[in-house]
Amino acid sequence: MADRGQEIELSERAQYLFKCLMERYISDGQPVGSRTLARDAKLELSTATIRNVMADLEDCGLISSPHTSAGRVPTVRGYRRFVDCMVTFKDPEPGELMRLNDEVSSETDVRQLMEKTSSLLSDVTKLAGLVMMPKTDHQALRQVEFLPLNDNRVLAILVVNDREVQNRVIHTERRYGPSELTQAANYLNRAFAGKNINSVKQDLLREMSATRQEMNSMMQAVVEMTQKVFVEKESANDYVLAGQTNLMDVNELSDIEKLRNLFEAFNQKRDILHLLDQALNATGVQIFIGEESGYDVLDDCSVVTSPYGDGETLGVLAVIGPTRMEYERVIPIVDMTAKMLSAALNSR
Amino acid sequence: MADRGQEIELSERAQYLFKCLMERYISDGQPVGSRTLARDAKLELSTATIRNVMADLEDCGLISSPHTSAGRVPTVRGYRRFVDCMVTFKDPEPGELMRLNDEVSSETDVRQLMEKTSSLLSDVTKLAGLVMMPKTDHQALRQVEFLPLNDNRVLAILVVNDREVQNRVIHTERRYGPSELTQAANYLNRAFAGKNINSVKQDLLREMSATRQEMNSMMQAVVEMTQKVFVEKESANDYVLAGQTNLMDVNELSDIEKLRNLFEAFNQKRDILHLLDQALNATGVQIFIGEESGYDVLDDCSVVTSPYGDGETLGVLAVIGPTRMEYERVIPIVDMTAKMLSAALNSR
DNA sequence: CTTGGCAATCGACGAGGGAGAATGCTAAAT
DNA sequence: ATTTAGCATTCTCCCTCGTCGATTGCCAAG
Repeated sequence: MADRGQEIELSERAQYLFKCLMERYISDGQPVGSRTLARDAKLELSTATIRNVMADLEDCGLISSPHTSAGRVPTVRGYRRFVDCMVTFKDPEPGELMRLNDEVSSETDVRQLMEKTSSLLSDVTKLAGLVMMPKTDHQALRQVEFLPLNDNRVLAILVVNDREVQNRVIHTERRYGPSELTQAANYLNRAFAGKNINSVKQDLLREMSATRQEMNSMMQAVVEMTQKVFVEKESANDYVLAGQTNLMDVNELSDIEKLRNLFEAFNQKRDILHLLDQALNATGVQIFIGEESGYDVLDDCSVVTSPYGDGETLGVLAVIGPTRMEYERVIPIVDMTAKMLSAALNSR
Repeated sequence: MADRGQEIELSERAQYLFKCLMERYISDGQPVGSRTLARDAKLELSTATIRNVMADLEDCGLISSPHTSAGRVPTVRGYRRFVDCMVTFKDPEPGELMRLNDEVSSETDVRQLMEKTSSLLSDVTKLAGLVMMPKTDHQALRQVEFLPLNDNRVLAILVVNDREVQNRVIHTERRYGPSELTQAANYLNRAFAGKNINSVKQDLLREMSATRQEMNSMMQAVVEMTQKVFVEKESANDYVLAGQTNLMDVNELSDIEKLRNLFEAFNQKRDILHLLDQALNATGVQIFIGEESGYDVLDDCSVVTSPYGDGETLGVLAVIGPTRMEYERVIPIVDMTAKMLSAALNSR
């Protein structure tokens, strides 16, 4: 019964009216009644006819009415149908994206690049922007350096992918002298420079178990440190968020409790990351509407995602806003931003 | 007329009743009437007497009534008087601060230390926690390294203060070879290791102007890079915020517009940083109540700040919450957290 | 100084009553 | 067979009104 919608064929006219209703509702936020729709559609039809069509649409599960005399509102299924096959995309203002392009492409630091992208994404859409940090599956180790600190601590510096620097203080089991550390670094640089950071780790592990007994202190240091340094990088699952405050203007989210939960989800990051992961393997823009995401906090939200990366996927960026968002404008923006970010990452 | 409050002497009893009223209001959030206050104070006084006293307190500008029949509410001046000389501090639960201490003191990375402190601060107070990044006025340069990248770009790595690493990609005017860069690094390390980063900069500038003509390419590289690297560090004014969402439960801030402005101020950082700067030179806990801060967004908020740092002040941490907060609990917590953070920074 | 008494004031709450908007249905028109 | 007009119905929104309870200021008595 609830699935009856699948069986009914909708006439051209019904579909057109549905599209009008969607557009009207998205721009107004008010339930659309037959009178309004009749005026909008410019079809010279009476409100009564419109009412009949609207009843059909309701039977299909595309729209529903909040109460007896309140016009119609899209259902999740309605939104889905709309974005899947009825949206006429609006090309973004050339100006706003050029500005975006300029700012983004000139940035060299990865983190800052992500932050700028996220913030511009939210500026242009007036929604919350989200950019996942790029996956760094195959980091090529370029150089390692160890500096002794006081007590049993060593500062390890890794240069990865020719331009990113990671550093970390390592607590060692015993004190190492400067020459030991230099040796260790030299060994690592000779043996592994240019190799994937994960394969370095595996090689080291293999070597360690093979020659466990004969390992000298230098090797111990190397293993110990690389272990610790590399472990951390595994969980570099993170994202940069911008423009949360834009969501506070959305009256669908005027319920402070909902807002609070949403913001907490942003802080927790866990659920949002899971969702973004799902979009990682998509080919282009993907959209999660309302409950489709599967997370309660996002019930009144839609998430428009796109993977980025040139050739291979490096991460996902997204926009989060109310279910009632201007898909026709947002989708192309997300799409283009992903392309621009890919290009910027590639040409750095 | 408005300042009449300064002239009137308050009786012991009036002060006691004022304190009762403050405590009641802080725990309830409701205007306190004469009946309630009479019951709370346990003084065997009639409500009429209480009313007379309350009228005096109102004359002093310590309390006011929102409307004719609504009990009394503290004014900003009332809060000020209360926190300045009437609060009886509550020692924090030993348990919650020990946990805090453990977690904080084990952290080595500065940024993560700040984040943990901020987040624990907000957890314990149930308000928003704020920790300014420590000033790094006199960074001692420990080691410099340059790595050539493609095009005219060089990756500069600086180790400062024996444990912090900064890195930056530098666009140079011409291409430098690896050996040139090594020479430049060696020179810098020999000449300046251990020195204050600012004096290094000045020395370099002096040297540059003195021997402008004879500078070889290596020196040019050194000057160019250090210039660029050091410039950025000047503006390292930043803070770590946690627990914003706690503020969404505060019903004084249930107005979504106020909340939005507050959150935007957090993002902008400018105003908040200015405010924190003011607390930088205070000797201990300092409190800004309501409009005292001078920033409109904070009109309904109080900010409890304390500088931290062992010996010399390194930064400020703070808690932001509604004017009606549990000062007796929050103030000691801020105080102790600052001390713990100082200790943690010192013993790293 | 304190207290009891009293009229006055004000917000919160709920009932009641249009106004307005939309709906579904039915019967007539095309 | 489709479209339309008409109509009773339903429901929200908003305004008003009256009551209730809490509190105040003041005055006169203790």
